[in-house]
Parts: sequence; C-alpha cells; structure tokens
Amino acid sequence: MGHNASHERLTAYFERIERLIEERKGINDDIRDVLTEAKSEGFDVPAMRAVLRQRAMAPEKRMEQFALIDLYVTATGMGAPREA
Amino acid sequence: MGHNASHERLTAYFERIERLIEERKGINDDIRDVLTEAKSEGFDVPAMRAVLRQRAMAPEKRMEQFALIDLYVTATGMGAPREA
Amino acid sequence: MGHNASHERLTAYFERIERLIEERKGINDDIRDVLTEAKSEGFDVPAMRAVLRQRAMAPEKRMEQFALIDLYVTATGMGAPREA
Amino acid sequence: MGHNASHERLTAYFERIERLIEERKGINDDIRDVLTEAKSEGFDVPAMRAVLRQRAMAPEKRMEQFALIDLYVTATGMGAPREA
DNA sequence: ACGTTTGCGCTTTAGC
DNA sequence: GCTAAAGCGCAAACGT
Repeated sequence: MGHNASHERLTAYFERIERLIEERKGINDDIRDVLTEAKSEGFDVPAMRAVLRQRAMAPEKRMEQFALIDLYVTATGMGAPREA
Repeated sequence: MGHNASHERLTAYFERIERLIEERKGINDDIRDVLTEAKSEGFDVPAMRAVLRQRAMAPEKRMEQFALIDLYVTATGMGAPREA
Repeated sequence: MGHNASHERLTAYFERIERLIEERKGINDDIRDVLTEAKSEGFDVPAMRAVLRQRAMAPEKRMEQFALIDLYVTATGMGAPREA
Repeated sequence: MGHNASHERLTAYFERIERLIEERKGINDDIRDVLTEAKSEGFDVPAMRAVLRQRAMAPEKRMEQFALIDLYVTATGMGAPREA
C-alpha cells in the first residue's frame, strides 16, 4: 500500500525525467542543425564554438578574477598577463 | 554590403544557439530538481540514475553488455556477479 | 627582500604542481594504452570499465547499491535488472 | 585452455590498470598537499589554480585560434576581443 | 556540517 | 575508423 504508492511515485519521477531528457535531446539536435546551417554558409564551426564559450563566461566574474591572476602571473615572471 | 550581411547572419546564429543553450540549461536544472525532490522522499539518486541509464539502453544491447560484464567478473574471480 | 622571496616560493609551488600534473597525464595515457591493448585482443573496453568500477567499490556498498537498483527496476516494471 | 589464458590476460590488464589508478590517486593527494602548504603561507589557492590552467594552454595553439576568434568577435560587435 | 560551486574523469559525439 | 572535443555525472573543495 504505502509500498505501492512508493512504486507509483518512483515511476512518476522516472517518467518526468525521461521526458526532460527527450526535450534535451531535441535541443541538442536543434543546436547541431543551426551549426550545420552556418557551416553551409562558410562559417567556421570550431571558431563559432570558441566564441560561444567566451560569451558564456560571465564578464564580471572574469574581471574580478583577473586582478588576482595578473598579480600571480607577473609575480612569477610568466610574461605579459592576459596576452591571450 | 555583403560583409555586413554576413555579420548579421553570424550574429543571428549566435543568438539562436545561445537561446537553445539557455533552454538546455533550464532542462538540466529541472532534472536536478526532480532528483532532489525524489531524494527528499528517501529515494537513492545514484540508483535512480543507474535505472535511467538502463532504461535508455536498447534491451538487446543491455543484455549483451551485462553478459560481458558478468563474464569478466567471473573470469577475474570477483565475488558473485549475481549478488550484484 | 620579502617580496621576491614570496615570488620564488610561489614559483616553486607552481613548478612542483605542474610536474605532478605531467605525471598524472602520463598515467592517464598509460591507462588508455592498456585499454587499447586489451581492446586489440578482443576485450570489450566499456565492459572492462564497468568491472573496474565494481572492483573499486567496497563489496558491501556494491551489494547495497545493486539491491537498490534491482528494487527500482522491479518497482517500475522493467525487465532483467543489473549493472552499475 | 585458450579460455584460461584469456582469463589470465584479462586479470593482468585489470591489475595493471588498478595499479595505475592507485598511482594517480597518490599524485592527486600530492597536488592537494602542495596547495594546502601554499595556502598556509597565505597564497590564494583558487587564483593559483587559475594560473595553472592558463599555463596549461599551449601558447601557440591559443594564438592560432585567436585570429579566427577575434575575427568573429569583432564581426558580431561583441566588444573588445581578448579583453580577457 | 551543509549546500553550493568548481574541477576531474568518463562517455559520447563531431570532425578528419 | 580514429582522434579530438564537448557534455554530462560525480566528487572534492570552498564558503557559509
């Protein structure tokens, strides 16, 4: 009884998650389609991915970190900080 | 100018993809939420994930894989694959 | 000068860590090589990884986990259980 | 016979890999120890990790990529390229 | 100690 | 088909 209810709840969780996973798969397909379309127009897909990565970084957080990073970079004589 | 048109198209691609990535992130959050909810009811999340993986596999492939695993476990003298 | 001494110590830390990271990378390469060799003899690498995961688990924990997985699989009306 | 030989070889592979995994674990422990030591001298561990990540990038490859990346970044009006 | 967040390894997929 | 990269899950680490 409580046991059966438990089974039902568990099954419901699985179904919800599997539905979400399906949606996620659809989105991944969409992304792939867009990149394929861009590629067919001559755009460089790896470079586009690189830009997407860069844009994904929260700009604020990046700047916060760089103060400390530059400090250590210069301190250890690794050459021009943020040169890349 | 063809160049500007190219920029516009590229920008549009980025925006479409970033929108899709946002959606995907939302879905991942949803999945995590469902698992958290299940956990709060006493379900074991890693075990649930294992079941989800099994359900995602084609039954035939799953049986093949398990047969191999059992074979290797037996071959190397590990304790009872069955009790697994 | 204390400042320079600090720089030197920091640099030393970086070098020690980077050396360790190199070693770790070498080990990962070795693991990959062994698996590749095994594969070339006809062994199934994913199945081997599954066995390695099982062997890495404390036997008692392993039994617990498998019991839960079987329980969930049964509860949700799936066929033949097993795996990790 | 060939069967037994197969078991032996498989077992040998597992043992080799498990030995390597042990070594890797030891290295990870060493890295953690070094960072702990650095922290105890007042160095900022997250920043150190950031520097390590930066140093890990092959400088050449980075520069190669940046030509294309900058092209796309400027093309899409995302603001100063490589500002970080 | 807990929850959140970051890094690490594995898996799978994309590109060559 | 193989090598290289990205996504994902897991675990340790950091801050509260």
